[in-house]
Amino acid sequence: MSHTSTSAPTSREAQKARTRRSLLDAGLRLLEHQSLSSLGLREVTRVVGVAPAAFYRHFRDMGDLGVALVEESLGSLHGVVQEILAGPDDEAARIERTVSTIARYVREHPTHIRFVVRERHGGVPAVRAAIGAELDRFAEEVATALAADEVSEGWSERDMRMLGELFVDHMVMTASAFLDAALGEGPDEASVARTARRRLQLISTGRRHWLEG
Amino acid sequence: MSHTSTSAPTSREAQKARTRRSLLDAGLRLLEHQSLSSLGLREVTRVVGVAPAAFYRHFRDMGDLGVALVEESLGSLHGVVQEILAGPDDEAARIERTVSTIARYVREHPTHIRFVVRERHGGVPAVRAAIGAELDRFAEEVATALAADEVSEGWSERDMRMLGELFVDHMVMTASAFLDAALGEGPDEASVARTARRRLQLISTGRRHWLEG
DNA sequence: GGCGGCGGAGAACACCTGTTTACTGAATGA
DNA sequence: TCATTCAGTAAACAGGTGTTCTCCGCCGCC
Repeated sequence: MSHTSTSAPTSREAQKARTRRSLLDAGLRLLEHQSLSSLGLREVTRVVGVAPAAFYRHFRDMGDLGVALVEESLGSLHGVVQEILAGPDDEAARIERTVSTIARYVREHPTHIRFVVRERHGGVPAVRAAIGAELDRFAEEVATALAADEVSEGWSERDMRMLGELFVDHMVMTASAFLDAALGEGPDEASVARTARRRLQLISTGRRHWLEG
Repeated sequence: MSHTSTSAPTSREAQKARTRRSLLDAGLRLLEHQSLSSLGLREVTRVVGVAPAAFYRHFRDMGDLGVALVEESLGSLHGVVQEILAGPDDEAARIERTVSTIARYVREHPTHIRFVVRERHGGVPAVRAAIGAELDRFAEEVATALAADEVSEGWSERDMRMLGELFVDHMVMTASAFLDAALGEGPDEASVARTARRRLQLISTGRRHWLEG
């Protein structure tokens, strides 16, 4: 075995990685229409075209696969958050950037988002914890990023944290609304975007006048 | 059979109602630690101490039972919403009333709230739809109630609707946070209450200065 | 070039699932 | 009083489930 973790993947571990990928993809696909706790191990392996026992070569159980999905769903999102918060802190521009970025991300990764929204309060504790931890990290990132704004002068650390959480929760709700729009449930995408923008405007306005009482 | 629906319950239909109640209670109890889509019909009947086939005398399937749980979970909540919004529209008082009422309601009906939060984005379409429809009704009730405030003058109907949804979403998030606090996960109840109050203050502030741009 | 490691196959395990069937027996209304 | 209605029973049905076992065959190292 090549015991160096950074070496070029041999054909063997490349193959292993490929089936692992297939299991994750199949799981994600099946999770589009059901929740993790009702997803069966055999169900996944059947789609991949692999023996049930092979599953254990990659994951301890379905919860383990779920946690892996959380990491790949939210890991790539840190960059997105930075992308939103960076650049000019002009209020209108940032709001526009926020909403359009979320819309694009949901369009590009609908299954991942659906999974996160569904399992955030779902029935698998390990997955719930993983999502919660990741969202907490986001909240803190947002809080420190927004603390750099002029309007954040005089804010307590605790209030900044509150603002970060509010922002993240709003992102998740907006993403969920975009998903529903894509499925034809609820208002259409343009309407969701409009509402999301106004919400952010309301929060921004509150932020500007926060210290006045 | 007494064909008048409002007559006093005969012993037969009283017994039927009692069994139905037991099924709902057992389901709710089991749903504390799992999601609806993974809850089995036999699982429920076993807890109640009744034959599996008896289930069909009361519900078509588990989704049907879920919808019934939604109605009893959120039906009684309309009064609560009115209780919050009625009374003096003094900002601080209303915020305090909002948070403490949510805290009390979660303390009194933790299982119902947990169920709603979990299944709001869960894997059973019928239940999702039922919850969504009920929350929409809340949003509209809140919107019309808040429209009576002085600060709502000059607001468009659409923005009032946006505010109502924001309020309802905040209620659900706060309730969920209180639940986690009760289970020892995340911050404690006092901290959750504090954060919730500040969030409402931020929104209130934004509301007051809305028309200024 | 042979050999150990290991991803995957295949079968068997014991158990659980939703649904249908024919039935029982108590409450009911005439 | 007597026939009827119907909530609940018991059993059987044809699946499906997670997990474990032994085995195979290929890749990668010495």
